[in-house]
Amino acid sequence: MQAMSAAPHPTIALLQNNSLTMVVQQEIERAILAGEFGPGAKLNEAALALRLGVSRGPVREAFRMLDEAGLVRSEKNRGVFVRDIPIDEAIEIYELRAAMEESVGRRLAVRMTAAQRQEAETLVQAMEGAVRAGDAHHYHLLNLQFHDRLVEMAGNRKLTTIYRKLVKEISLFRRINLADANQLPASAHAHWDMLRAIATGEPEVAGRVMFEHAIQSQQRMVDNDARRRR
Amino acid sequence: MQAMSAAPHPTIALLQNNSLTMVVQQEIERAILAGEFGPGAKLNEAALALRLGVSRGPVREAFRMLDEAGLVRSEKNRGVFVRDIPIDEAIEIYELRAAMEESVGRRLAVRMTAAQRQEAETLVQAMEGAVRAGDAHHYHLLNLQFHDRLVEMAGNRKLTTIYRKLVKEISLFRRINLADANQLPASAHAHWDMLRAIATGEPEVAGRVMFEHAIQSQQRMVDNDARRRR
DNA sequence: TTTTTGTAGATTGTTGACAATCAGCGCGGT
DNA sequence: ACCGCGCTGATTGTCAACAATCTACAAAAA
Repeated sequence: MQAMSAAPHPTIALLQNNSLTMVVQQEIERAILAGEFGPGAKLNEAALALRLGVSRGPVREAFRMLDEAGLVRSEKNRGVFVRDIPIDEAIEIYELRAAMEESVGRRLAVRMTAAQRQEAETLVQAMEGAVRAGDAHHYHLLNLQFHDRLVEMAGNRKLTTIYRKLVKEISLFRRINLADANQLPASAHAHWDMLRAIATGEPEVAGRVMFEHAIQSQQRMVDNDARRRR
Repeated sequence: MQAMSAAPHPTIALLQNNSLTMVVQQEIERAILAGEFGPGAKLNEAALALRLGVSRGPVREAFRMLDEAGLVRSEKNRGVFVRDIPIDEAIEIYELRAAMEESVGRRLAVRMTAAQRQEAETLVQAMEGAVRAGDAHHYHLLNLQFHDRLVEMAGNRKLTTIYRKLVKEISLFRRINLADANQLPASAHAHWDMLRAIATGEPEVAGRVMFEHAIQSQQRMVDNDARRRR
């Protein structure tokens, strides 16, 4: 008899992997990223447990995970709160992300396949469509997906994992991070530049372009924040 | 009356910050990094709780933190195990670390102060002393400290945090990671090169040197692993 | 009025008990 | 001898209760 490592039935795999703690963790994370709990909001153990139909134990364990992930901050005897990323930290995250994207660009210049390039181009075209439609929200989602896919294509799982964690944290820096519509066309154009640079096969060129792109979006973030404060 | 945010008495701050979960988390982490629990070892909830004189609750919460941090892996209904980093992942971590160190080098070229440089030089001198004494273990510790300080001096706290997490994870890749004594001199010399490159004030030069250094230690790690397998 | 002190309610920290699941072992059938 | 079966002990998942701490409000003192 052969060893069948794959779970035969989806329900089985579901019960094998999903402890209550995991489900609770994912649900709270989803709620936070969806903005149901704004930055600084207090998360009440008992209330969440009641809402999810579980006891406080799994909720507390989920809190520890979210704390380590940087999505909430925990004060002893006072409770846990959705983290409010200060502008300084947001800048630092963008800078770190820029270094990571440069590394991604270098690797993609050497290893990106034709099929992958096609997939990326499709995404950029969709982004252009969103620009024409003036749909900033959809554009934002496609932009996230585009970068996420590029990072994934670079083939470094550790980098991918950490990149995604950083993206989640960034999304906690003010909910109003959507660029205004007039900036969109330039941004879309920049993505073509990135793909072109990758296609040259020159690691340094591709890395440089992706780095610059990341730094520019950092700058945009800082500008938006400065404008918002006035 | 002024607000005195600083804790007046050390014991008070101790009780304010240290929940049992935190203490347990730190203790388990220490034990893992000290090699008391080797990679792949199973961590028994009840046994740990007994050993630390607490109930299973805090131990479980600590497990969730260590899981998120990547130090242990948790299988439902089977328990948690000290992670065994496969060679592929170790390579990925080194590559990511190289990108981060390049970023560190670039920043240090611009912002490192004279006092900081002096401090770094003192560490390298101590490393040379360890080399002369043939003390590979002490050299290893100084090497970790040297890189950690450089990263810290770069002034990006997010980068520092993640860098340290990566270092912890790497230490789970086979305990026998200490370079053999004959490789030490070359490595010590490389550190002088790094400081010199930083002192030029040229971000690209400093970044390149630190990147190359990281890649070389990645290569050393791969070679050591290949030799060990034979 | 302002400040301080004390008290009540709410919330978190911790624990022990119970339920569910898993791993290993012996037993009987073939 | 070998394979499948069910049982038993051990371990993890979950829960509810108790203890410790904090927050808010009100009464008393200055």
